[in-house]
Amino acid sequence: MSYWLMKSEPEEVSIDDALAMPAIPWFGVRNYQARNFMRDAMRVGDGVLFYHSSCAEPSIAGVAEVASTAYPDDTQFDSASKYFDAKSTPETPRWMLVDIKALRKTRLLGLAEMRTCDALSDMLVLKKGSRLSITPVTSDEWAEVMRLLDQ
DNA sequence: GCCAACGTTGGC
DNA sequence: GCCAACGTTGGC
Repeated sequence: MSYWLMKSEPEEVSIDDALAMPAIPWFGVRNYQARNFMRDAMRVGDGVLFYHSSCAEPSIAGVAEVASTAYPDDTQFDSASKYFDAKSTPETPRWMLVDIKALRKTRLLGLAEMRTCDALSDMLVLKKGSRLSITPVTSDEWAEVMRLLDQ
């Protein structure tokens, strides 16, 4: 069992949006490293920190889990979508995704608070210049975040 | 809106 | 395959 942090812009898909659905396809990832995590490393049942990015309060906003293995992201074939990729074909899809099942909304755990915690000092999302929208989280970091969320 | 960081593109 | 130019991300 592995753990992940996954960024979503709440104006596009918030934790509330995700909770309103049985599961949500994590569409729109257009970075190879993030894609490879979904395609190669994620397993059904892996833990996910649902993170709100590019918003007033960038923060962990909920807990979710991986709910499917990887399959092609349909938005890459949709010319009307902002995620359209003209170089991708259904025969050899470039972008894959997994379904994510939101489990619960949490209090907002912001970056500043996370930075005050020594146990989280190596979290990739806290690194300067970190832009990767999906990052692995260690089991120790996961446990610490769960502890903080309960406070 | 600024800008640092970093990924991608394309000429050579 | 190098690397400069360019585009994007995302916190601030």
